[in-house]
Amino acid sequence: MPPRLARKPVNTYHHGDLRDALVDAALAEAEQGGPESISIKALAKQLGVSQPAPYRHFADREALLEAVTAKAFRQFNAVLRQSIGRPSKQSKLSRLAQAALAFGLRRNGIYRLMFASRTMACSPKGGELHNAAMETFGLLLEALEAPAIGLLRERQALKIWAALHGVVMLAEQGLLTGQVAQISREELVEEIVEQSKLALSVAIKAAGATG
Amino acid sequence: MPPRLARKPVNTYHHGDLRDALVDAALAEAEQGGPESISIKALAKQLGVSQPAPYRHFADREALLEAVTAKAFRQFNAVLRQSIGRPSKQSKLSRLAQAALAFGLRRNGIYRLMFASRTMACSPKGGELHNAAMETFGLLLEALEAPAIGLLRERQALKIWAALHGVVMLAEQGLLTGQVAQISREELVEEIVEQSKLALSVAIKAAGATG
DNA sequence: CGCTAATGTAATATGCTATAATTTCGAGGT
DNA sequence: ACCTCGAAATTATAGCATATTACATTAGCG
Repeated sequence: MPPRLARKPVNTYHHGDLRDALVDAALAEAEQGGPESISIKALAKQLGVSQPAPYRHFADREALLEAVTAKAFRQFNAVLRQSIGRPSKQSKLSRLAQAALAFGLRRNGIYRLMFASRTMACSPKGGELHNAAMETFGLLLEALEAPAIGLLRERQALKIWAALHGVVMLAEQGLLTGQVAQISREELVEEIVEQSKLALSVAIKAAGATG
Repeated sequence: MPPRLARKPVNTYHHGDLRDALVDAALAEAEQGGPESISIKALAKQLGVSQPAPYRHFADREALLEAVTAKAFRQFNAVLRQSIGRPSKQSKLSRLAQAALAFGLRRNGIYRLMFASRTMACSPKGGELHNAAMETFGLLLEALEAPAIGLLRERQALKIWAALHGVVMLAEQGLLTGQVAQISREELVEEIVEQSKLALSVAIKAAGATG
């Protein structure tokens, strides 16, 4: 990341470290009202600087959102990493899945910033943001403990990711209620995890039999 | 829907049927640039009326989005219904899943309006919009041909929906590429369908054995 | 002590949502 | 045929957000 200074110029001029302060404030704002509630003007006011001041640090609103999203991903990854770190009776995959679900629901504003805004889709493929997201996928792969062939493993991880993501999004939209069934989101995620393990073991056996 | 007139007042005053025209134009706009690109002002200009004219028909922007989203869901449902209607060698579920994927990718702006905007989440639970979305779920249930118990069937349908939705969303965000695996979205969806069928048959057997 | 670059401010242009007061058109009764 | 009434649209305006440009202030350094 070349454009960023290494040491932060603490206590310079009026604010000191406006850039980080903006990112943090925006993150807090997004947690409450989602990505669309992030307003440069409001942030500037909140931090006690003039409206154009943020533009010294971010080219435009989208650039700020990108930085905020990257930080959100780092937090998300930290939570996931922690979930599979400590020992437990449950499988790593189950813990990671439940942790992701909890994050997606409890910090839904941030989750939407990460996965349901245009920011990620518009960010370049090798950039900081995309890499952070790929790290998320890496953690998911790591949690998939089965001794699977790399390719099978990745395919299965992608499917799990999609299902998890879908549960969070549909739940938030109020679309996860069947006509009859009253099933909690946590149970649903658990079933997804179990079915994935089953499918993976079947696939491994099949791969072993044919090749 | 009480507030709507039954017969449309064709050729009244300047426009004739501004309400429907707004919905259609907004739908076309969303198809190109997504939900956030829908602007009351721009639509009014495009249709040759003044900026406040749309407010005669919609209380605010959100109300317009809700109507547009409802129409989008009707189109979506029509596509899905068609996919499982005509006879084919492939299973209904597979056809519906592929149709949903294709819709989500090709008409992604509309798809995001339906599933990734705040409109649905904020719409009331018994409203036109929510009902249209529930119809989508109903079609999915219908496509799940296995002779499953109602509750099992619904649970499985929810999981499939989540996974499908996740594939579309992650794909659009450019997050569906493993480090090694090069797997097409269509294949991924097919695997999801197959794994779901497998899981459902296993669950049915288990349910039959225990009760 | 004054130069320079970094940082912030003031002023301004543009675009959007939304409301208020006003005008235009058409329908239907008399 | 005329008049009134209500729906639909118009002009005018307020308020807020993004973003740009030109100007001011401060710290750090030679």
